[in-house]
Amino acid sequence: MDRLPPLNPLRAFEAAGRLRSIRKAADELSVTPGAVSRQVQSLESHLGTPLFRREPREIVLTPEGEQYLAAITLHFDGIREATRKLTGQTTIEVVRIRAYTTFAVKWLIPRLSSFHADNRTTEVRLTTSVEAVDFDRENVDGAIRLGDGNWPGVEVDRLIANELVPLCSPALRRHAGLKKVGDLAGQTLLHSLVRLDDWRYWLEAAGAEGIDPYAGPKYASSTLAYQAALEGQGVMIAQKALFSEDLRARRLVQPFGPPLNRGEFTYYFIYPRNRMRNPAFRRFREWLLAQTRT
DNA sequence: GCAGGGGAGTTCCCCTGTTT
DNA sequence: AAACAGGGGAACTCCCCTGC
Repeated sequence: MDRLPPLNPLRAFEAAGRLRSIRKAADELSVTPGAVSRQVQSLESHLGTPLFRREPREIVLTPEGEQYLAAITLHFDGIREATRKLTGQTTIEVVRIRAYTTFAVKWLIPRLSSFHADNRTTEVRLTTSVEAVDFDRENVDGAIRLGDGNWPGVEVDRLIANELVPLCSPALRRHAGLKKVGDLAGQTLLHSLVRLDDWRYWLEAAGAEGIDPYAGPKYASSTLAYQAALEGQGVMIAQKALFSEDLRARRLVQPFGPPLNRGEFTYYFIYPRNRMRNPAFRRFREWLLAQTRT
């Protein structure tokens, strides 16, 4: 086939695929969902290939749809860029970064203003997830991940060590008289559901006995456990590097040690090699690595 | 467990603007 | 004038969520 497919349906598909929603695509294109649905169907009919699976109340890209979307998105980006140049608008370069929620909230976002101050034409689009990133299928340039540094097929930069320590509010430490590991008995341990084993790792390393490492409230994210700790509702097990500002401001205190270092849980920045062709991405990476040294 | 509400996508009918 | 493309509105289906 050497002719272009119908471009309006292609545009509708690009929006629906990118937003994973007919309704959101309709909002973006200022048409009704019915119009987008028909446009996508007409493109599928033209191509002779289903691009979406219709699930109850949602659409899911087929593998062919994923590949097609990834390919045409590059060209839509090119059209947007060319239009910006033609109309004299300042070019905004976008760097798409994936991180864990707590890393984003406690470490990355507080520092991002310094990046934007020096890179006014670069926009960092930050998304959060605990799931592994698939650079071939997802529109992500780089991801901050915990691991042992062994990710086949991508470039890897070591960021910061992951040192686990117990943290609580100053008031709780005072009232509960927390001075040594054994004082944790009878205290509420706060957990993140995605890092449920952290208390066990730490209690074993600290030589604590008779304390159930899995007892206590469990939160969907360390960010929520952090809020509970601020409120004095218990003791959290935390990655110290993410909470240095809270420790400095004494919103949280570390009642006792020892810190636990686990080599396989170090923060790394991972990205496909081809992203280094993007100057904005290179600048972000350089800035990120510099931040870890300060 | 069940009924009702509501969200998301699809289908159908009709209208409007453009092309031939 | 007829054919066609594109889109709106309403009705429909499906099914998740919520309250009882």
